[in-house]
Amino acid sequence: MAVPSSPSIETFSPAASPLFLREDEVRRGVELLFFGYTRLTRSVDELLVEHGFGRAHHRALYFIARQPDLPVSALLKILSITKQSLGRVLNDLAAKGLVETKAGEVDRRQKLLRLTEEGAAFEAQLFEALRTGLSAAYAAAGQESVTGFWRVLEGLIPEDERQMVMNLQGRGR
Amino acid sequence: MAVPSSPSIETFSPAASPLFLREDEVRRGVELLFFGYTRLTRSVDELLVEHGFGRAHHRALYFIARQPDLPVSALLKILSITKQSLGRVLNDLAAKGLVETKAGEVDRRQKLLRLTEEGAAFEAQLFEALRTGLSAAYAAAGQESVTGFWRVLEGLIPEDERQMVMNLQGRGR
DNA sequence: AAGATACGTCAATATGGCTGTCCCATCTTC
DNA sequence: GAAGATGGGACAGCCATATTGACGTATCTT
Repeated sequence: MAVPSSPSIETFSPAASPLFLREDEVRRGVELLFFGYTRLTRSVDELLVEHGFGRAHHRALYFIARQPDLPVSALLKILSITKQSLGRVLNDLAAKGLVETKAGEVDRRQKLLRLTEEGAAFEAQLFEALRTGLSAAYAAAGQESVTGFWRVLEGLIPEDERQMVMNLQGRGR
Repeated sequence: MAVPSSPSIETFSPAASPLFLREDEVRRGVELLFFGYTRLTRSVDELLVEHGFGRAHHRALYFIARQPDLPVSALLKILSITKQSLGRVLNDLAAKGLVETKAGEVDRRQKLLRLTEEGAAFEAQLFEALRTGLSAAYAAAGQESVTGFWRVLEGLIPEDERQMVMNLQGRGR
């Protein structure tokens, strides 16, 4: 299917058309992303199932841990899901005592989300699984590779959303 | 929650404990993976919805395109889902004339999967969306970064599965 | 006072996983 | 050639997670 891989194609100077890279390089990235991402999250999934939760619960826990006192609307933007979907998840987490809310002080319509002590402990446990996997990959690849890893992934995020992601990481740019 | 970010922690020589990296670096990777992966697949998702398919259909199409005459069992291993789940997807694809099967020649119990012409055309269209996104990110990051990107992702895949992924890419090693 | 906003909730629907069970055709082994 | 293992398919039912649309309430803004 299109662009057969040829050992000599590189002599066509890849830099000439950087936006139309060899199919193989793109497929490689797609596949590594797919397998890498799913394998990283596998250990987390197992922990979640043991506690009767799913991935959606983890995502909520994760970002609430990351930004305590996050209003619901902000979490909705981060997750790009509907109010209804998030509602169910938050109700589950609140029912198990992992998340609590308080009214916003400046705007009392807002509910600010934060983890309870149990919630924080659970999130930390889940995070440990992520750390174990990613740390090993980072260490095996080396710091330079990690930088490249970040750079490419940043490039996958559309301009208008990149700022939001960077803000999470305390990198106002 | 563990390991507060301190500006001076780097003076503890990060190479000393490469398996226990700073929390921030791990969280950064997790977040970039999450947002990068979902944003890359967004454009594909839209195309799929227009045609009445979901992500599961794309995954099947993708790997069948990648390895024509793939037996069902091989696809099951790649996708790590159950026979029943895959069965539904393959029936959908066959019903719409995108996938066809033939009996294996060495083992006639096998059904070898391949795309029809329409299937190949559709897969190519979906792939273009991936290429557009990834190529731009590759180009913006530069070849060195791309290598690092690959290296880290490879490290996320457990030893015993890495070979399978490499085989997809015609890299018997 | 009117309207917009933040949040919640009810109801219905779709997707894509899962388990368990049973079946058939074919290959392998003895 | 019979017994068992394997590749594939199918039925039934369940669960998690997402969707849309409609509506309600409290609070903020104008």
